[in-house]
Amino acid sequence: MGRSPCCDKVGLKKGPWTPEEDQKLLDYIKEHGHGSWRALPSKAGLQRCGKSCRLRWINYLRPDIKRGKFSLQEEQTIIQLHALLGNRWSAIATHLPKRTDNEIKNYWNTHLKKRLTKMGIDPVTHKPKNDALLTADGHSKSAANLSHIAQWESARLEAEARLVRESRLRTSTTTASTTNPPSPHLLTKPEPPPAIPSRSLDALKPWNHGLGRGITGGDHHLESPTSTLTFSENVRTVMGTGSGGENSIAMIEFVGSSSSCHEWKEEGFGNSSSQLQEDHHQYKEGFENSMSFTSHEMTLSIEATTTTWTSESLRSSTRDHHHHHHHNHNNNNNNDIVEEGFTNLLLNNNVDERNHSDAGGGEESENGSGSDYYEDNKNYWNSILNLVNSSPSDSSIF
DNA sequence: AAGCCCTTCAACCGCCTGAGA
DNA sequence: ATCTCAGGCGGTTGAAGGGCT
Repeated sequence: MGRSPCCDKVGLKKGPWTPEEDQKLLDYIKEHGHGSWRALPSKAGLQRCGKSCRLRWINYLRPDIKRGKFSLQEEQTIIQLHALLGNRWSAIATHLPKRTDNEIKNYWNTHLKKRLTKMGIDPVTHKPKNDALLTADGHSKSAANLSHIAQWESARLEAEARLVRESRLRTSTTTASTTNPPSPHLLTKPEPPPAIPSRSLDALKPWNHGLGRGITGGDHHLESPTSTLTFSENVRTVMGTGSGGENSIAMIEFVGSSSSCHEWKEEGFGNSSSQLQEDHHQYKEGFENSMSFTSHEMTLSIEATTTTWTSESLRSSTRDHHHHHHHNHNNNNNNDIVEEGFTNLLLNNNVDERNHSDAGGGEESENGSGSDYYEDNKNYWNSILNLVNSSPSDSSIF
């Protein structure tokens, strides 16, 4: 219990690392791996506590770290994942290859949080600050349901992050047990964990259960009594991270929950440890059990809007970051808002200009009339879910 | 040039969790 | 069952640097 006493030792150096110390640490890890962090400093000839060494290695010296300015896409990823996960920086970092949790946390606190605040968006809830305008009508209920989805996905992301950590642990254990000294590459770039074949929006699976199955390809037009969802080409998640920084192509995969569970276990973890299989299997079961009573809410949520969700409209919610549209928000044409998407609002560099030029109408998106707020949120969460669906394939981790 | 303020980010602190004795 | 310890995480701090007056 309690703190590790290693840092309490007198005579241990604190503060900024010198190049000499860095070199010592690098040389040692290159040669021996880090093994026990606690024992490392004395072995490496460093007057530092193990924690300090670990931090220095993880946040600075590791060769697979990307440093420097965050790209627009990375910013978007952080904002979206933060909306889902909150301040779970390590979980967020698993979806941002080569970025450390510390770096992401710093970037959030120094850049993104301020930007959102400046725009009148609460950086904690990711909602416009005067959210009190929403009443207990269908819209707020819909928003609440979207929050449900976010929570589900949040739980899933956390579980995946845990799997990543476990996998790293296993890899490092395996590496440490080898007779040959591990290369820094092996130490810091673990084998990818078992692929998770179904990167689908789990929250929608029970709904699919209700709608029936048999979606195999082509243009899919799924209809419920009051809503319509259109999907293009492949139902299976496909993420278009265009080379030019173009963002996500929205896809939602509909897979029957029982079979997807089966696939997950049989295909995704066929070569992994039984514990991992069990872990994920249990998680999936728990997840889908929890879904069983919420699918009705899901349907209600969807019934609350008559908007057609097309792959194109979803896609447009996350693209054209640099293309700023000057919409007239008074014309009741929600499509404009839908197409722009909440995330784009967050990321748009010309926010101030918008607020000024759209005086009155521009306030809608910020203050949120119920309808527009819901539309914005829908795209916001869709954008997040698209990201979630796609990120692992883009990530070195997955 | 000097002083002040603000921003950034590396590093530390303290707590939590899980493994092992 | 309890305790100890290592590793990990998130919050916070403070030195350094840049901008402004």
